[in-house]
Amino acid sequence: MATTNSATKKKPAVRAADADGTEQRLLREAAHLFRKQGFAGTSTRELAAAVGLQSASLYHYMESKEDLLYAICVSGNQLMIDAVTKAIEGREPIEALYAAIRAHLTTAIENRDVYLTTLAEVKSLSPRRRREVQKTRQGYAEVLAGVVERAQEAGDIRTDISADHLMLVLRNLLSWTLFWFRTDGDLSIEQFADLGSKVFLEGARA
Amino acid sequence: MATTNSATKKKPAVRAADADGTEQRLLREAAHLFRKQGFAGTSTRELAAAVGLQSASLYHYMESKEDLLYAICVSGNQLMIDAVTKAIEGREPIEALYAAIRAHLTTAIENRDVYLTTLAEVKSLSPRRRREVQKTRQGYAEVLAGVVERAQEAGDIRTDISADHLMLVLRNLLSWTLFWFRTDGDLSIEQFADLGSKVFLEGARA
DNA sequence: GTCTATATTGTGATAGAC
DNA sequence: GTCTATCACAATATAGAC
Repeated sequence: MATTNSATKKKPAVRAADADGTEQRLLREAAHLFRKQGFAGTSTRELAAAVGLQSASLYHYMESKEDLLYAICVSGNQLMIDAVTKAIEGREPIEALYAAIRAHLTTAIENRDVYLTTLAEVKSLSPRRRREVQKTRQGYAEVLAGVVERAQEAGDIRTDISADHLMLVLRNLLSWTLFWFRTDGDLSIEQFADLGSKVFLEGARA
Repeated sequence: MATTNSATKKKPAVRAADADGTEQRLLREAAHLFRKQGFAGTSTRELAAAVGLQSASLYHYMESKEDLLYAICVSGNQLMIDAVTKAIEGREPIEALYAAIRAHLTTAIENRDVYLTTLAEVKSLSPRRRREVQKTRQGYAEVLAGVVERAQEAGDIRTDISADHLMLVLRNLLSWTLFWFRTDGDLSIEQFADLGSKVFLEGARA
């Protein structure tokens, strides 16, 4: 973040070195618990304990438990839009495809609690909010679709399969990774991104 | 489960044409609600209503709500083991790979409630039962791994990437499909299986 | 095999003191 | 901004009649 740490800042002594504020901690712990136990499987008392508060104190930061899930789901999709958009800018089509795959996977794993909750717990939102989140999710799909389409137009990837259909396969490749990847395993997420790109582009055939 | 199918009390004249018994209906509705709302998000009252009983009556068929989830998760994995094992038997390696992909996807979609619950709600089981389910899941992984390894040995698919790594990509391709596939869309699951096989084997490169 | 009634604990959320 | 105390109700599960 490009926040100015200028000593002349008017806000009362907000130093860049300050650790997460309580609101940030709350969101982080909520994402963590929602991922591990599901939204419905996480009580406000549990959440409060994780943050180090009484459950009543949570309501200083949120209006309801569902608010928290909504905030997480929106930020999860926005996170991916920002990361992939930034990763592809200024790149030639085929390089942009590689960069998008890598950026998606590294960002998703680095923000695993948030993004897995985003993917797996939308169902727990009210219909209205679920639709809102699906709109931000669609926004991300369009970013990825653009990458695939430009690679097709540049003649880098096959056009006998529609961009939509290639996208279905690509998103399968990307999304499920969150569910099994172990950061303590012998395969780094960058290595898996390379592996995935390779198989997606070259195929598994001998 | 509170199944007591011991031979001591075998009911006479059980016809194959009989519609689902109450126990089967209970399992089916549980899988449906667990998929839509999650395990923790589904109450025993809701479940009872879906089956057409009072919540207390459920306890004639189960010992606890978790029992139901456990039964679903075990049967989900067994379902896939059976389907894919049968689909590949007697087939040459590369044909077995195609058949496995197709059998996985069609079986998963036909039993979507059960299999999606199996994949997404294991986390809601007690540690002991979670481990048991992961064992049956590992059994299925071995079936698929055998298919990939035999295709490598036959020279049908590349060996510069290990079977384990090819499996990671293949399982991504297969698993995420459950989360977005629409049976009322313009793409049948068999068509998607063909699409997936094609991209997995040939690659997306022009 | 299904019911009514209920025990017991847990839940999201609020009131109001400090 | 955090607390204690509490409300109103929903949760899983049991008891025992029919």
